[in-house]
Amino acid sequence: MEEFPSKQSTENLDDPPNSRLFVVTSRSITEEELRESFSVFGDIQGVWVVKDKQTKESKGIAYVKFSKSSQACLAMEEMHGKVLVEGTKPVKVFIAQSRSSTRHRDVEDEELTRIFVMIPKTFSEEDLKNTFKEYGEIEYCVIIKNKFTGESKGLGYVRYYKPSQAALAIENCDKTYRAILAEPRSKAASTEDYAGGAARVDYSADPGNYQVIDYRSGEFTRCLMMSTRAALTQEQIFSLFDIVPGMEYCELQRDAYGMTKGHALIRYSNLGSAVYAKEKLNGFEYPPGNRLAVNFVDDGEDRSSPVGRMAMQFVAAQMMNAVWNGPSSSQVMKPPGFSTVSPMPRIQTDVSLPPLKKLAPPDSKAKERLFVVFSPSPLPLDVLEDVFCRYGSLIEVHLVPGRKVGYMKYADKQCADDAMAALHGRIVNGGHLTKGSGDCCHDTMTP
DNA sequence: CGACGGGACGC
DNA sequence: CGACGGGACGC
Repeated sequence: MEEFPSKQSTENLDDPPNSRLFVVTSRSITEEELRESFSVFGDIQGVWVVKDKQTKESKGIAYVKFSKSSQACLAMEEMHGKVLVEGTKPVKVFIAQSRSSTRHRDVEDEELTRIFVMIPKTFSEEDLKNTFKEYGEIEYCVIIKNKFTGESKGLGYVRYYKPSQAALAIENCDKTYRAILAEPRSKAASTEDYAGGAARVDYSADPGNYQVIDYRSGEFTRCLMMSTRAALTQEQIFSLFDIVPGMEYCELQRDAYGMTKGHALIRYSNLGSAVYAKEKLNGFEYPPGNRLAVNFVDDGEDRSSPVGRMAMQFVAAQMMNAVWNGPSSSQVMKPPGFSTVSPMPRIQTDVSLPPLKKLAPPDSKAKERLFVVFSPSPLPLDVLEDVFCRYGSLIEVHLVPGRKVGYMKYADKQCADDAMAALHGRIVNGGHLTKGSGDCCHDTMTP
C-alpha cells in the first residue's frame, strides 16, 4: 500500500505474472516489518497489509509485490514458515492468485516448477537439460515426440525443484525458447497434504520414463472411411486411394436415393497400406480447398489378443516411420509378407521438379524468405515442403492462417532465388503459385 | 486478389 | 484457518 505507483495499483498487480506474494501472518505484523523481512529477496514495489475497513486493524493478511517473479518465488521459498517477530506465529507465504482469477486455491509449487519450451527438433533430452540446468537443478526433462516415429515435435518440459528456478529460466533463457510456465498436466489437483507450517510439495518420484509407441489403443484397421464435402466421383476416390498397393475395396456410400453422402469406404489387403493411405490422405486437399477426412473404421477383425494387437501396431509404427522419414529409413525390420509401398504421386505440376533435398536444420538462420500467394487456395504444408525443398536449404514452410499466402524460409539466398525462379507463376495440384516480387521478398527474419 | 506464427503431456 | 485499498497520472 505504500507507493504502488498509481498506475500499477489496479492493473499491473500481476505484471509480471507470479511476482506478488500472499502472506498470512500475525495480525500484529506491520508493513515496515514485512518490508524489512522481504526486501532482501529483491525489489519490492509495494507492501500492503489488509485491514478491516472499520476498525483499521490488520486481518493478518498482506501482499508483497516484487518486480520479478523469481524474486517473489525466492522470498516465498525462504520465508515460508519463518517467524518474523519473536513470539508471533510463523508466516505462510504463497504466490498470490492473480487479481482477475476468481478461484481461491493456493497456487501450488506444482504449478510453478515446470516450464514449457520450444526447442530445435534436433535437441535431445540431454541437450534440453544442459541448456536449462544453469537456472537450477532439474528434476527431469521431457521432449514431446511423435508417438510412432519418436521424432521430436520441438517442444519440451523442464521440471525444476523450486519455483524460483523455473522463474529464473523463464526470465533469463534465450527468447527463442519461448519459455512459459507449463499448465499442470492433470487438472485433478494433487491432494498433497499441505497442512500448515513449512510443509511444501515434495517431488521425488518419477524419473521420467516414457514410452514412445502406444501399444494399447486398437485404432488401426485395414478399413478407412473418407469424408468429403465436395462431390467426388467413384473414379476420383479410387485414384486417390490407389496411392498404395493392396486396395481391395473402394466404394462411395450412397443413400436410398442414390445420393452421395460424402463418405467412401476403402479397404486394403494389409494394415500397412491402410496406415499409409490414412496418413497421406487425411487432411489432403482434393480438389484444392476441400479437405478430405480419412479415418480408420472397424473392419470386424479381432484385435483383442494382445499378441495380435502388438503385431498390428508394430506394423503400423513401422509404416508411420516410412511415411514420415521416407523409404530409406524403413529398410530395417520389414515384417514378412508385407508389401512394399510405392511412392505417392501426390504432386502434379507443370514444373520439372528437381529431386528432393534435405531441409536445413530448424534452428538455421533464415537468410531469405519467399512470399507466396496461392490461387485459389493454399496447398497443404507437406506438398509445399515437398516442392519448395527441392532447391535446397529450405528451413520451414509457414502458411498464414485464414489467408491465401505463406512464407518459405531458406537458409541460403541462392536456393530461395532458384526456387522463386522455378516456381513463380507455376501450377501445383491445380492451383497457381504467385510469388511476390520486390522488397517484400528480401526481408531478413529474426529467427 | 495477397502480408507476418507456432504451444501441450499415456490414464 | 487466510484473498484484494487509498487516492488520483496528465491530457
